[in-house]
Amino acid sequence: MRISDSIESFIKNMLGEDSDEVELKRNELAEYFGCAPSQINYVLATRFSPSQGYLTESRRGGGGYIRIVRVVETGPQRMAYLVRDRIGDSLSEEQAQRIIASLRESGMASPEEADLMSAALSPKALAVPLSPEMKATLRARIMKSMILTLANKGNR
Amino acid sequence: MRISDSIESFIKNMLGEDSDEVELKRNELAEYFGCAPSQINYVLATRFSPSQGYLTESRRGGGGYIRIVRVVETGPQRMAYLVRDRIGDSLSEEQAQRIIASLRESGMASPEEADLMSAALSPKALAVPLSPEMKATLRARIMKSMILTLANKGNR
DNA sequence: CTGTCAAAGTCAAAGAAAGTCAATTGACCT
DNA sequence: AGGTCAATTGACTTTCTTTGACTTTGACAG
Repeated sequence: MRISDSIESFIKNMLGEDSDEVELKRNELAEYFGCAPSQINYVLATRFSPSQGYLTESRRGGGGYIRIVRVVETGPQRMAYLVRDRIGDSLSEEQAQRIIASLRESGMASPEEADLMSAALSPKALAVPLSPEMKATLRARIMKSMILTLANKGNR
Repeated sequence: MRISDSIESFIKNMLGEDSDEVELKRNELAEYFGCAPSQINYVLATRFSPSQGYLTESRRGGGGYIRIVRVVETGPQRMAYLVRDRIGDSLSEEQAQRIIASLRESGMASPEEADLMSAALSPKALAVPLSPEMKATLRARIMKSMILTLANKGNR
């Protein structure tokens, strides 16, 4: 068992039931697990990043601490934002890929779903005689349609 | 007896009855069989591919592992190829929906994935000024691109 | 205000797996 | 014997983890 994993579940356990917040001492935790203190930072960076739905706040010096907050993560709102503000009615290839990547990172799309979206918008898929502008329009439409579907995931 | 065969049956044995999942250490297994670690990859590639009904997932680095999952039923990849032949370079709305339904039923696409595909090919998404023939072409392209992605699921 | 000490942060190097690929080897079939 | 395709190997790559030296920040005593 990887130490990082143990630390991860330890923390998630603390978060588990009642509270969406934990406060801990980096050095104590490190000693408890018999690892280097900086390993705690590693765990925070790789398992409690914002894109995974956590925020962390800390303080150095005497009486320092690390606080981890689980953010309730409201996917639909973010999707609405994407559709309304970020996409508009025209979308470049690069923009599309960036949006897909961020959906994946935030967990709103699984890797498989992200790949599918990527496939649907690939230059290969859209190799039809249309002006670049029309292609951008088409991309935007397909993307919106897919994102709206993602947003409805689960309530069918 | 070929070593690859021994490894294959060893793994299939582990999968045997109860569980549809094994986790193993590449190096350990290689040492146990006295072969090069990369031979394990060979066995996975040739005997545990998605088209044979297995998915594999792995992690490198300290505490790394390889997990093999037997996917119930479905001669999946084969179907992907069939479908690919069936598509050609033109696809109607109805054909598209039928194909998506069959992908879902055979388990090659999850419900979520099927919905995404549906969304990408919906009339709404494709509401651009194109002749019906060109739209059918576009549908075929998008569909193929997505199916190829599905087919590669897991072996990347 | 200043120095000191107790935290936490950063970063890069070392370590531990797994992945890739191309070159060899081997088995079987004309 | 030669050809072909599967199997085997090993050098090299990539990814993830762990550690430790050094830095920065904050609290508090004097």
